[in-house]
Amino acid sequence: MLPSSTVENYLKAIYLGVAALTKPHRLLPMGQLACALGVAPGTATTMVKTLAESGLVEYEPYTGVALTEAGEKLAALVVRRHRVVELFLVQVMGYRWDEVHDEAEQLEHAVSDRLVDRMDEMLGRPAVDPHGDPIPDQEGVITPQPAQSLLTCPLNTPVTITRVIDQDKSFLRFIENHHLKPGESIEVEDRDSASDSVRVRGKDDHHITIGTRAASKVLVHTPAAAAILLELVTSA
Amino acid sequence: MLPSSTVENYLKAIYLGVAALTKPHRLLPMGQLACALGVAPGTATTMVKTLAESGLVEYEPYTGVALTEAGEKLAALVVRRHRVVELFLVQVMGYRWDEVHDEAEQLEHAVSDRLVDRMDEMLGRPAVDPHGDPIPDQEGVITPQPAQSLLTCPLNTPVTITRVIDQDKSFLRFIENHHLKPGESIEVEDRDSASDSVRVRGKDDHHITIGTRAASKVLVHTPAAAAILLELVTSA
DNA sequence: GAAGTATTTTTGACTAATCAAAATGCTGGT
DNA sequence: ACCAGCATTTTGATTAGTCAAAAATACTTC
Repeated sequence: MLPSSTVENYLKAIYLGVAALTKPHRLLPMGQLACALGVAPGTATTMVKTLAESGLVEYEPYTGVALTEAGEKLAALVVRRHRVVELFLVQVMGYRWDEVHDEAEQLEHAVSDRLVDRMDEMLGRPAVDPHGDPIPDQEGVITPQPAQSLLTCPLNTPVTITRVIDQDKSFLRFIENHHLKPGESIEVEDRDSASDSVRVRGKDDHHITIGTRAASKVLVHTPAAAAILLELVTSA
Repeated sequence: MLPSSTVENYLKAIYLGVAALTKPHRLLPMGQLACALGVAPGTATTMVKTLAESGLVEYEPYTGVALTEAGEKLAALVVRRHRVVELFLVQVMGYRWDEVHDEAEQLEHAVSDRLVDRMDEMLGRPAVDPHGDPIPDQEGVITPQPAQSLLTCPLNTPVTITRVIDQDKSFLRFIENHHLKPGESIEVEDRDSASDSVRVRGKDDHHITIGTRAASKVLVHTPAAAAILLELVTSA
């Protein structure tokens, strides 16, 4: 029995929700899941219980939910479809990076594995989507990307932006307008906990100050990390 | 309220079913509709009644169903999505023409108008899909294609195949293997009602005899018709 | 540790879409 | 004109997914 798009959405939400969990507690609370899916809490509970029956999740009442191995693979493949489609829309169909999310949200449930693989091939088996989010391979495996956020990277050291973790259109526009898209090279000059902000020097000595909430969504590679990564690639 | 993919499927089936009706009675019987959708007859009746409530179809109990103007436009746009996607899969994604139907069947409910238009543009605003089926424009309008089948075209006169009306994989393979795809030039040499067959001379003087059932699904342009069509195009 | 708040689960009900099978209506042939 | 046979509609039931609101549980705070 192949999963309905509703089931796919639940699995994806759990997959992404657990990954985004601050505590490594690794059990996603029902409230958070319901919220992510835009559904009433009771609905999430009911659905999660049936998902548990089919062995896709492990459910601990009053505590939360996590994916089983089977559920995780399924979820990763949904995420893979989503991200390959996003990149395809940008690279081949000429979409802007802030426009692809909704379209991909629909397509991820409609494209066949075959079509996704064709897109993937056409794009040269990319590792990340337009936001820098990693694309799981055909087995659902992600090669881990060591990354720090603007809150943790070293000060006054050139770093390369690799990922922007947010799908909100206006945030993505903001990022783009200030040349903070993945690939750009910048330096963090200062962090000020009092003003809850981070000062960044970007392209052409353009300075910009952003809040820590926003800063935490911008991930970077340090030159050192980049070197290690390169090492890995060349030795493989 | 935007139509569910079930509603879209009903509208499409009525649209295509009415068009394929032999009698110009133009009212599609419930049985035929149910069969086209692979659904029990009672299910079709129920659904059609609710479609009638929302003004998308006209329903005559015990007689059949037809689309209203609103329903027809919606249906045409679904068909447009389907056919643009089919052509896109063949031209851009490298699919074979006998492989596209099922994929398009899914995608037609997931692609946005925006994406379809982007594909359409990329393909150069084509008039027909890989099977020669006409593609409705953004308004749902089809420019009528004058065409005859292998059963009605003149004998021993070169004609060009323009359309193959069947989605069955094995039939399409057969057509392809015998060089009877849209674009090929052939002549009908003989029709024999006793053996219920048609003899065709194709490429490289390759002869082939096919049944009338199959022959009726292969549409052609006569040179005269092609000339008239050219006239229309150049004068426009 | 008791009280109040927040989260989670239960309950009862609803909608869309479907089926099988019984009931109904239509039509053609003698 | 009648009846047999076929197509169509009704009926009653089912499944997936959802909500609102009531009940239960867990967490916090004093």
